[in-house]
Amino acid sequence: MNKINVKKKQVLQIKGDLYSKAYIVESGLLRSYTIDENGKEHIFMFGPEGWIVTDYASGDEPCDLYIDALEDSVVIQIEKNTELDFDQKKFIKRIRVLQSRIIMLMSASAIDRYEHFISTYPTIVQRVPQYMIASYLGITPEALSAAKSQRLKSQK
Amino acid sequence: MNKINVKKKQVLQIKGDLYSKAYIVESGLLRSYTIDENGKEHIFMFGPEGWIVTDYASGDEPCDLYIDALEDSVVIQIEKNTELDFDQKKFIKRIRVLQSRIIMLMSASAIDRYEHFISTYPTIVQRVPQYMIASYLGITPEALSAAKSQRLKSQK
DNA sequence: CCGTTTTCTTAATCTACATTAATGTATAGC
DNA sequence: GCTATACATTAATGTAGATTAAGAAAACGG
Repeated sequence: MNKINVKKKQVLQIKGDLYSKAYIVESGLLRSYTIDENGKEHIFMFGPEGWIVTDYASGDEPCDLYIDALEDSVVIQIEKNTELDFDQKKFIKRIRVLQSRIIMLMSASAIDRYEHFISTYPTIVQRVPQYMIASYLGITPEALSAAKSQRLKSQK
Repeated sequence: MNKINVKKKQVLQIKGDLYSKAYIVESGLLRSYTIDENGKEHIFMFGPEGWIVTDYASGDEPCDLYIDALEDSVVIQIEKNTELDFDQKKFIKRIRVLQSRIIMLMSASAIDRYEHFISTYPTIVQRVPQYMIASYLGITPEALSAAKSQRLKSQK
């Protein structure tokens, strides 16, 4: 637990780092973000004074987020405990699901979301009415129907 | 921790319930969802066999989600501990932030998202370039600029 | 202080998705 | 089996937001 000064634009964490840290922001401003396949940045959260910025989902696995400073900042760096107890691991799994859902909602088109849905929930496609899948994806049933028929065409 | 049978369409949890429960799905299919101001349902997650369905963010506060059964199911009902320790409370806060973010992304227009952003991060609007706010909201800087000027007009 | 770079705005065009509505199909209840 | 209800598909039209590009304004580095 040591206090460090970071300069604007300084990078604190790269996606893929193994043992990620948490940062309590004393002053200044951090952000966490991802970069998608097209090289586009998607800001995940801002961290002004008093906030904690971290890849909540990372424990002993590689992290999903980049973290850098948007202003000169003073932060307290906490080494995250890599020995997580059972309950903590459960929470982290849930957070990971939510984070990936947010990234999907922010970056993927309706068709891509549908593809993603099929691979995460392969058994459910046949079990629920389509309008519910649309509701999960945040689109209309009509749009989903159109996406599906487009998909069939392009597969031929 | 008791096993219960639930019928298709049976409601397990209403938004606003105080002490919410968690459900381990042994067989069947549950879902959790919200209803927005327009009465539209947004499915938050599906819970097939082996999944746990709950409002992850609710502890001793009213919950944000409805839960019901999409198929006849057998579930194990767990009374969630209302006495949460410090670490669990931290996780729950983070999950709450993520959940509300997902609901926002699924249901709100760009303009509404911007309004929402201003109220959650009042100090940050002036501190970061607008294209970063756009990145956070999942829209383009141009769309944000247009939304802002529309907003000014309608305020006059 | 000046020139460069970064950021913001405006406008034109284009595309994905929403909306509406009509038609088709399956399912359940009687 | 017949009807009602629930669900899926298709097509027409509308709209929000993406994309592109160009110019203005602000911030930044030397």
